[in-house]
Amino acid sequence: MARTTGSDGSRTEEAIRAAALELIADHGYEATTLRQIASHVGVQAGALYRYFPSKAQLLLALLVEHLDTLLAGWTKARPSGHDPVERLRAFVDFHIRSHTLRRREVFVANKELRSLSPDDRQRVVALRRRYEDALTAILDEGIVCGVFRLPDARIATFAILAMLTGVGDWYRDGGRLDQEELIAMYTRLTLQCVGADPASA
Amino acid sequence: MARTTGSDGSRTEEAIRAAALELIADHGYEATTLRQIASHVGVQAGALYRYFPSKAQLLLALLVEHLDTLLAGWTKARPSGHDPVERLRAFVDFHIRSHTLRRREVFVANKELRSLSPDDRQRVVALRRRYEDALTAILDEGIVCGVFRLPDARIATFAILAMLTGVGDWYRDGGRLDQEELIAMYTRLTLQCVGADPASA
Amino acid sequence: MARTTGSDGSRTEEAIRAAALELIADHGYEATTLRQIASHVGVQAGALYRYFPSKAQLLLALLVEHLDTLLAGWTKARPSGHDPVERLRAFVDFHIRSHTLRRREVFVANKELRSLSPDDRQRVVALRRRYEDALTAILDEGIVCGVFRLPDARIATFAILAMLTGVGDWYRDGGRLDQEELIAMYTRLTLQCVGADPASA
Amino acid sequence: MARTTGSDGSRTEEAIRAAALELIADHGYEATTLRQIASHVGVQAGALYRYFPSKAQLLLALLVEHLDTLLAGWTKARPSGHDPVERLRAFVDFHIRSHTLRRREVFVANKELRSLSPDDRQRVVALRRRYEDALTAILDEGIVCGVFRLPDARIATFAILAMLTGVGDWYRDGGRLDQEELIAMYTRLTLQCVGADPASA
DNA sequence: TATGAATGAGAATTCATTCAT
DNA sequence: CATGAATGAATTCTCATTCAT
Repeated sequence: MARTTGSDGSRTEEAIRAAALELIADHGYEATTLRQIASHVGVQAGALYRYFPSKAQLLLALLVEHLDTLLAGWTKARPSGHDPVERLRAFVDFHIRSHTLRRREVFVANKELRSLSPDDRQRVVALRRRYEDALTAILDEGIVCGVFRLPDARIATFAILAMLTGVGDWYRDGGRLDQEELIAMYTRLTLQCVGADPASA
Repeated sequence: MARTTGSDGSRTEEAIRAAALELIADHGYEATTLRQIASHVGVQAGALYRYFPSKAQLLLALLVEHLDTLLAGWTKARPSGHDPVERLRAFVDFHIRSHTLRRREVFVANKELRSLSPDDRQRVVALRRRYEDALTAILDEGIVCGVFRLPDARIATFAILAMLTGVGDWYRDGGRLDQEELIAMYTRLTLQCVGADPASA
Repeated sequence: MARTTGSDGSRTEEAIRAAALELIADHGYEATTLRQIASHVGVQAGALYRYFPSKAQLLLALLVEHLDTLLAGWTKARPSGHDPVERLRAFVDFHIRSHTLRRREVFVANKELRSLSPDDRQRVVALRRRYEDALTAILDEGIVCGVFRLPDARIATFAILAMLTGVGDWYRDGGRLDQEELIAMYTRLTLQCVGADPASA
Repeated sequence: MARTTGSDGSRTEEAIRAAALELIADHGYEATTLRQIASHVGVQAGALYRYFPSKAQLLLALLVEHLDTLLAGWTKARPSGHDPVERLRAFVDFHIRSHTLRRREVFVANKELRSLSPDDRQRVVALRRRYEDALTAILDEGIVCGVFRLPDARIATFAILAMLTGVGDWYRDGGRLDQEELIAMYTRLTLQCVGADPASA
């Protein structure tokens, strides 16, 4: 059969990414087969090779796209002002919002790093590191200004990111809390955690 | 050859557990083969079946043993007093200590849940839930006593456990911080997070 | 290499059936490996799975095809008249002819029923039963007309089918008897067995 | 654990034969494992090697014992007189009786010949041949005396043995017919088949 | 652009068999 | 006489990947 009228490459590529993301998030990279992905898309497995040179490169593409989007998103969303509390609030808001909106991407990015080759892992870790650095910068500034009471900005970065990212493990849309309440709670926990003036928390 | 002189069953079983844990922690359950495990132990792959009926049951055994140990450990380590701050300090201390001591178990328990069958997953989740409950109880009491300022003990439980457990992702023995410093820092972060009186943190 | 030039799916499937039939007839289903079958066909073992979802389904396909062919063959070959002797002669002729022509299929169908799953066995037994019924009907009619002297048509069906089918255990083309002599002998034995008038036998 | 008091070698050997017979009859030789047999007996698989040097030799032992018993039985049961009809009646009686009494042995002997090595198969076939010869001798005599009307005693032997042995495929104790009725029917079918005087049938 | 046929390597698992104890 | 530990080879089946069409 010839291709379906109207089908076209970039649409197919997007469909492959979406199917791969969903399946890998649900079953893990190793447990997901190219045939499953292809079947979700409605093509044969061999067709995937038009778009990605290997299964590993497909995973890499997913992770890189996710982190690029995340970084670009924060670049756009971050406040222009210098107030550390304000910036931290904005970070929490942005992080929770993206991490609930794009749960699957986050999940995959967090669990499948080890399925990458060392080089690819390096590349993804470097991107993630830039995102972490954004938070570290805020905390550093807060410490310098005396509004945050923290012994070590880097470790606090890890602690806060772990806390915030953990939301993805249990939060579900339509559950007990809506997203705004969720953000309010985690904002408060985060501000308390960094030792910000209770009034601001 | 039938049997290496001096080999013995329970020693072999322990060796299998240890090898499996290490390999699964490093490469993931799906990416770890029984041949690799057997080769680490120094036996043929078929020999594993004398000890575990399937690869999945081996994983389950690892997770159950880990959580049993964790629960038993906390039962022994938890303070008899009622002071919530004291109890929370003890919990952080215990958690960080077990999670750095038994990094591999924790790692596997956190990443490989989805490789279990639904029934087995249920069983493991139920055990993990009991551990979470221990922390929730402490937070609840602190809220009631007015020493913790938290809007929701359950969510704070998730947040704090995520924060504490995250240590395993970056902490390595022999790094910049020794274990005592690590515990001190996370204790402080945790106490600030729950809004305990700064003096106690 | 992806594909041998000129190979084609339906030809491969037919080759798989043929190879499977020959090997299973010779060594039994359990003793026949997919590798052997594949090697007869000239492909790798994995290629069989493009055509049959499992070894068991391959066996089932063989048995069902055989019985379908047998039933269709008898439907076509059976005489339109009502004379029981004539019909019985035709049945013997048809049965011996198919059972020497398709010895392997018969052999497999008779010995490998227990290798099927209960459901599949049911299905095959039901088909076989329809073939048995054809003979029972003839015997019944002969009894009613008074041309056959038999105490029980069903048991005589089993007896005659066993007798006729047993041919496959020893008859070989090119042996002492040619097929026409063989048919003549078994026709006579059968007619005597049912107690038909000696003149007709 | 030491052996159970009172256990002893020959009892164990007999138990192994019985278990093997039952399991092989039910699932086939290839599909039956030594572990299953051992487990039925209540020993470990290795223990079987005290009694049989290999799985194949165990099967051989079963078949040889069965055929020896069958031959010895017929030697004892066969009538001393010369009347072919009388002798044929006795043969049918003996055959049906042994084949319903020892269904499993018969079943295994009929289906598992090909699992033997060529040499072992030869041996078993030679024994079976002696049994067939007993029937051929009766038929030959009947033909010579003019009481049987058969074109070929050897082929009639195969036909009758197939017919009689087929009983094992469907007859079950406690079914519609008791054994005496069964024997009466098959005696009549057999006598009719060989063309004996209707009065005797 | 995509299919369909096939590969080849490797997965989990099974099993007859061996042998020190 | 029997066990329990282990082997090693084989089995069914899966899967990423290739490539002629």
